Amino acid sequence: MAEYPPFAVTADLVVLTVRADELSVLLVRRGVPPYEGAWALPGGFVGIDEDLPDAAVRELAEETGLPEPAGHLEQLGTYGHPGRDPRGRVVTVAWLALLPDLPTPVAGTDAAAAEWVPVTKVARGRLAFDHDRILGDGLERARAKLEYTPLATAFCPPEFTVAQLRAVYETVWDTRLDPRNFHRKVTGTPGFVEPVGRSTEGDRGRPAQLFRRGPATVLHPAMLRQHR
Amino acid sequence: MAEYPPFAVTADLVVLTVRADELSVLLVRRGVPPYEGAWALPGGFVGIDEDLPDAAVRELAEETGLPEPAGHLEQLGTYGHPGRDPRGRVVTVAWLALLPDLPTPVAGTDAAAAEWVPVTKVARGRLAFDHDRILGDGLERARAKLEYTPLATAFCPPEFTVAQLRAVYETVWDTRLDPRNFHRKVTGTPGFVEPVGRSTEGDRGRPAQLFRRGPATVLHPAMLRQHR
DNA sequence: TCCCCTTTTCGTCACTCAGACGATAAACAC
DNA sequence: GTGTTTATCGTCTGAGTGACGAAAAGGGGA
Repeated sequence: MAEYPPFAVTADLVVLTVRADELSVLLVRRGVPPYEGAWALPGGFVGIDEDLPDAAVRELAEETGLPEPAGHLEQLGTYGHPGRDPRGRVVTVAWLALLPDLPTPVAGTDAAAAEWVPVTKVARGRLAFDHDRILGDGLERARAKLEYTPLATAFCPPEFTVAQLRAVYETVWDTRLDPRNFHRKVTGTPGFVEPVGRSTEGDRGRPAQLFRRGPATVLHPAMLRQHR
Repeated sequence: MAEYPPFAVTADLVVLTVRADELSVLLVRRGVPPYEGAWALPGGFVGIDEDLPDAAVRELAEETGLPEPAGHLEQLGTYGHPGRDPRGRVVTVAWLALLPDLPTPVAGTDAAAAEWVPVTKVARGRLAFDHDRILGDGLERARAKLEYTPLATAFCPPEFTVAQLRAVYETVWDTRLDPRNFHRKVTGTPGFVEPVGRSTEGDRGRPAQLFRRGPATVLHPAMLRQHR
């Protein structure tokens, strides 16, 4: 293999969650050059004998301090512009993770200081490397996938109400949705959600039925939003 | 960078076209080990100073012998299982290209012997490396994208008729579509196609209006197919 | 206990859109 | 002309959605 150009390969993560009615991304503050002191996506180098998804899962566990709880993880894309890392030729495989709001603070084992940052507060052009663009692509992917997959449930705990699910859509899309039409849509789309059989108690208003995510992988019909 | 594990990075291409009413993929026969004599996706190593999209465009031009004509090119995904290449740790960034049927044979400059192979004739498990899986992912992506993007026009020449566009959908999806409903749908979706103002002549039947692709990047409403 | 407020859940109506299919238009072959 | 082929337009019906009314089911305070 010595005859082929040597690259370094990293795995970077766009980890999204919904907390306090805001879509937030997990960021770390870099403690070493380059971009020392700047915010960056969590990530790290892939081991020479390590599979790519394994590296993503490992980084996710290290940064969140949780042994791969619920949630969703998928490959987002690969970024390898020659000048993106001043240390040399580094190609990064970016991953998109969607998690329910974590009860534990995430400044866990390995990372210097991981923090949830509302995506509206991430200043454009402020992230290290090309992480600004990667984050943008991740947000776009997440917003699009809510339309035609049941992935919004990845932001919810194992059991949730229709209103919680609606709050996810409203937060990620930054829109308002009619509660009555949304309820009809969600409960009427086969395989989207399944009733648990119990209800909430102690909240304001009428108790709501609890659901868990259904077996569907794509939504038919889709949850369309206004594209203009 | 010597402290980081060295990877080789390649760019592999899933190049699709529609010819003779069949969805076909561009394959090369490997002339050197490993997998000598087996069919494989075209591709090659990324230069140490070469950007990833540039490598894909270069490989595409080399294999098709055409200087990036019309068509569409997008990143498909990255595959890097540790055992996928017996020569060492090779990570490949796969790209999906959709081209109109090329008038010239493609056994052009660089490739040993590039050939269009109907995807129905590609035996499962017969391709080198993990190219079987990459091809499968590419086909799935292409079929899905015809639903909600105007990408079917990438399979057509610059000017085309509604019937030609319908043939693309029917070939890629392997279904029959009603010509009257398809015509209404295509001409009624804003930005999908634009009339050129001229018509075909010399074919059988009534001459058909010529169209070119419109400015839309997503289709509203989408061209839905039956998913069951 | 009785109102008031909140939230969930069910219904209704009008409109859009897709599938099924009839009918007409415009070429060519004979 | 007649027949054949293909393109294009129209009509009807059922499904799905947005807008919105109304009832159900809890809690809190007078």
